[in-house]
Amino acid sequence: MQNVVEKKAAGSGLRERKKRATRAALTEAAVRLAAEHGAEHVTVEAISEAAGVSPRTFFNYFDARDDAFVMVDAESGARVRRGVLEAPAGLSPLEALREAMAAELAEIEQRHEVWDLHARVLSASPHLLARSLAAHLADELGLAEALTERLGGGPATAAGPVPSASEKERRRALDLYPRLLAAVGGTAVRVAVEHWCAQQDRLAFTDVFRQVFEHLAAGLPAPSGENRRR
Amino acid sequence: MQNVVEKKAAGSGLRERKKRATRAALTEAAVRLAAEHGAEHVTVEAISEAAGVSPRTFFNYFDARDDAFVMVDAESGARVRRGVLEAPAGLSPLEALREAMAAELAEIEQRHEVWDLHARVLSASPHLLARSLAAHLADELGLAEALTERLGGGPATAAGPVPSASEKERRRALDLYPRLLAAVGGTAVRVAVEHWCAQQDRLAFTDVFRQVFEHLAAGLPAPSGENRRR
DNA sequence: ATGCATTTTTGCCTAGCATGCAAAATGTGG
DNA sequence: CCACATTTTGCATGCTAGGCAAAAATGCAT
Repeated sequence: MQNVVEKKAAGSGLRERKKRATRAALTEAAVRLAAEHGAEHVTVEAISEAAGVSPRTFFNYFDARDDAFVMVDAESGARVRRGVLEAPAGLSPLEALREAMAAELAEIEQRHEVWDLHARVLSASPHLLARSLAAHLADELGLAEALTERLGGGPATAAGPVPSASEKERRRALDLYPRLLAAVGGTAVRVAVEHWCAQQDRLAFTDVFRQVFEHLAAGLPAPSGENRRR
Repeated sequence: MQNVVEKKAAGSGLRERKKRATRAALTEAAVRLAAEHGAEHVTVEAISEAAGVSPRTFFNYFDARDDAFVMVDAESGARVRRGVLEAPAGLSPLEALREAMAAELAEIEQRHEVWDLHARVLSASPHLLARSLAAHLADELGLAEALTERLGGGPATAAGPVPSASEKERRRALDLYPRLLAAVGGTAVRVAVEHWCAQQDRLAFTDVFRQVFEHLAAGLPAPSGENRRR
């Protein structure tokens, strides 16, 4: 226990704050150590020690060691989902998705350093990148449901009652289109981020992001001249 | 290093054959046991015993226990890549990709049982599904390169010599478009397979596949009436 | 403040994963 | 049959993961 100093701040219970602090300390220690020595050579013991807790405690916060490197923001998915539902009714599904994701990623360029560190750690070991993908995969289904709701509620009835029977059917077997849209959207963001990171700060993320979604909206035609940038 | 002749002509040697047999026995035992008891409860020891080798030998064939469940076809990526390059010159990049992938997946409905078993094992534990995704992710880059080559060679010169300088640049930083196309294509296939598996044999895979790529080519517009199927 | 209930941390223990190393077993070629 | 190369195997080691119960920390009511 290193941080016994700061205790008096208001807000919620001390327990909650301590828990969040411990979790943050663990992730930060994990990422920092991984950036220095390579993720593969960072043991749970080292992370725990750097965070000032016992190795056993680590597993009270993460199901697996790798999660400490990957788990960045658990509520990101929920925010994007809300963004899709709250997007202006005039937008097409793809546009709504674009806007929701753009809003979520707006802070990327601000918290640029953290993301860069994370990106370097992840890309250094494909193993972790896969795990990161898996995390996003979990959100994908929820996103597809949100898109389904946006389509079902439709532009006609803003807050109309949804048929109760078809609701359950929707959960059981989502439509192909929203599933595809959610999956492709997530993939597009991934490619945009990777491409942006690869070109070390030589172009703004916003531009890459916009370009990717233009490609999608155009039906992925062969780029001729104008759209042709690396 | 006494190379009398080419000794790696085929599986002629007894050694090679035995190795392939052992690997096949391991994967089969792994999948079979996983389908029965759940992948999480299948130990390396159990797999090895079922395959008739020592536990230590298992790790001579796989880097990790989970690989035994996932490693299905290592040359699939290479085939798709070739398919993209050999596709008729008249096709658009997206169409070329669609054809290459369709050719690769043609055998899916034939080897239907094997795929179903694998699919059930994978979907039962998201952990493995992620690993499977990672495997496909590795192919994605190669696929992007193939698409780049198809674009670069272009419809003008069928087999023209590639500039040596730009070749290396291409490897270093691929264009955004082929990267996006490769990633989105892979994702589309994944969604198609998942959707097909979810609707237990109620529709032909070919139809789902075609529909998904129609969505992509149309720029993912909101489906109205005609395209609206689950 | 004190005592009690709840939650969190911690140490201990077990099972399993993964790898290096060297000896034994097995296939290969002369 | 004899060297040679490759593969398998046992052994030893370190790390991951989680169950369990004791101990510490915290919240709450009195």
